[in-house]
Amino acid sequence: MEEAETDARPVRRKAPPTIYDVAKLTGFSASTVSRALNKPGRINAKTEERIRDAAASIGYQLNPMARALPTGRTDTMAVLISDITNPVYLQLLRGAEHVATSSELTLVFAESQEDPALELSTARRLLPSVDGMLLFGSRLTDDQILDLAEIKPVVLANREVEGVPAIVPEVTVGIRQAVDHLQSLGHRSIGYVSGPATSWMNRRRWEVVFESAVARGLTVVEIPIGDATMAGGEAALPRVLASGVTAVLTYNDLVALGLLRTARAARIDVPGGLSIVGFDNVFGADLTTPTLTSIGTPSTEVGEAAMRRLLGELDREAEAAAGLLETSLVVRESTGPPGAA
Amino acid sequence: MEEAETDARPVRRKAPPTIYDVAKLTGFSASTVSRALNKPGRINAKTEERIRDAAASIGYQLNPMARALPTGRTDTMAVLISDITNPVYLQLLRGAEHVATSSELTLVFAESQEDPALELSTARRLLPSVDGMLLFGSRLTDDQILDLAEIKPVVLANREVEGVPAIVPEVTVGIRQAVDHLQSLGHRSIGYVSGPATSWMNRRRWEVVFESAVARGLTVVEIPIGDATMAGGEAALPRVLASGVTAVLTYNDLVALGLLRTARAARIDVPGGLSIVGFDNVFGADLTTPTLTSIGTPSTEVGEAAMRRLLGELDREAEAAAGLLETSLVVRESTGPPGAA
DNA sequence: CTGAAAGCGCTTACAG
DNA sequence: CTGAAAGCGCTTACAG
Repeated sequence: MEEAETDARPVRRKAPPTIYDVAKLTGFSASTVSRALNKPGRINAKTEERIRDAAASIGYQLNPMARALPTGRTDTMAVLISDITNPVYLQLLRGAEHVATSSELTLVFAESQEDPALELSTARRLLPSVDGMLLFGSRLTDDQILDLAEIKPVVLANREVEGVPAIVPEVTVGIRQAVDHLQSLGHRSIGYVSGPATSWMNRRRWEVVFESAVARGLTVVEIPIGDATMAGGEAALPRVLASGVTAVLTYNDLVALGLLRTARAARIDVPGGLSIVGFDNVFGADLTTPTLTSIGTPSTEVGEAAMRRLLGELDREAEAAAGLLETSLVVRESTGPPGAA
Repeated sequence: MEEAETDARPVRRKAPPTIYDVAKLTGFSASTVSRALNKPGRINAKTEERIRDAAASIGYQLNPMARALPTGRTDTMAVLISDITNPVYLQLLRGAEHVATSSELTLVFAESQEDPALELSTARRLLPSVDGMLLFGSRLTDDQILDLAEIKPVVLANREVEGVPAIVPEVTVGIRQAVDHLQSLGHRSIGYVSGPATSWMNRRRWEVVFESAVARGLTVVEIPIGDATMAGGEAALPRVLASGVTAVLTYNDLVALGLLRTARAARIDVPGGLSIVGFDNVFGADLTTPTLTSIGTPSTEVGEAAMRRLLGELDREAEAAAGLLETSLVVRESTGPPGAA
């Protein structure tokens, strides 16, 4: 590791200029400076221009925290995600970040590492300094979320709580397509390798898998695993094999990728010996051999929609969300007829 | 997309309690409440306890912005990354986030989408409300960075500027290993598929590749591409082939992965017809066929070290950084003897 | 159109 | 150990 030298001379950081500095410089009052800078057109145009120029000349920069105190408006949003390791949350973050940036909003970000207690304390700590909060894949209880939503506007993604705005991609279509796909390939018995018990989205996906399978007369079992990671997927193989199913859907692509990898290492043919359907269609799904069939989720769009919704709650540019957020099956090579090995 | 109903009753958000509320409740002054809550042990133990209890009972929560005004201390750090799409920056972010969270620090996050102008304006906007700033893969000029560093402490990652603290993984060892590896396989002519011209890290990597190759008597060429993405890597194939090299190192794994994919699609044997060495060893590198040989970079550790360094600059728990941050070659299947197809 | 004044929620010398 | 007071950098009725 190289480290550039730190400054020899201790950096003299002069206090940044305030509106009083530009007031002094221009001869106007602080009130007028404030208006010139923030209420364009409400004061004499000449005055405004002179003040703006002066402000620019001394590098005046508004102090957002000082403004927030009297107004209560921070122009800052918080986003909390439960697991930064999961590419899906990264996509959500990315979507949220894009609309925040384009709205000149500051974005405060934290991860709770799947720990509900940490999530709650972080949310409480952050709430006073933001206008609103996005909870992505929250592991909190419904009541805890409702409590937070009493303090400041909260919008959920990939989670539903009665009474709190939420953006959740519709999972039904994609899952039905996947189940139809498997059935048409000849599978009669399928499994769902499930994710964290605390994950609302996991429950939701399992419910729909269950209903879809039952509605089509297929046998279906849930195969719970530890972590929704590649390692979790790898660890699931014995149970998947023992279950006797010929195809599985998984909670997410990480699990599917892990499963795919160990299956191949164990010389089990995919899809001949086992068909695998992932979920979310993340980066890497089309890199494997065989490539991974996956139910695609518009995660970036969900993140964007969530941030827009939050802005709407705050009566800012309520720019309507981008229509339906649907999942849909992306068929690749990891699914095929059973016993085709 | 489903959206949970918004509250029927318009949520009455009561103003959050202040220290004056707990002062009133306990009969002590606001000054004493402030001390009880923030300077443990400096006032009567009984008093302190009573005040803490009262504060907890009404759900008092410190307003960080109100505190920041008189103290100038925000307990908030900003991290700016140039491209959220690049997994490496995500790793850096993740490392920084982890130490921030464990230090009870708030983390403000923004992406500049490879746009220097946006990076500069975002940095300026954020600086007043944070204690310090991390610039990851900054695309600013040295002078711009120096200007920012005059305002608040700045720490760089994957970029060096004289006079500004920086955390940069040592790239030499990994690159030398890679060049040795290629030479020992029999390659005599290698290429470097380079990344963004604005990227300091790209220049640095090229320099070391160049020196290493020359020192070993190998022929070496730089092959510049547009974007450092998979698509960029795909687009680079014709130029790589035209250059006549038998092996390439790439600026990063995304480029390598793109190149690998099109090469195979074009029925070029990897490594027989072309050996490929990626950089950073990101998620997905061991998922491909063939798996990708890559120079591993400890990105999460770099992010952590950068945040620790920033804390050090601010005289907070200067917990020494975790020793040397080295790169090292991870040999997989995408490299082999030339002409072995 | 412009200014003086009060107040946002804290902290911290300064007294007592 | 505790309190009264001033001040952090803004905004915004209220006057003029």
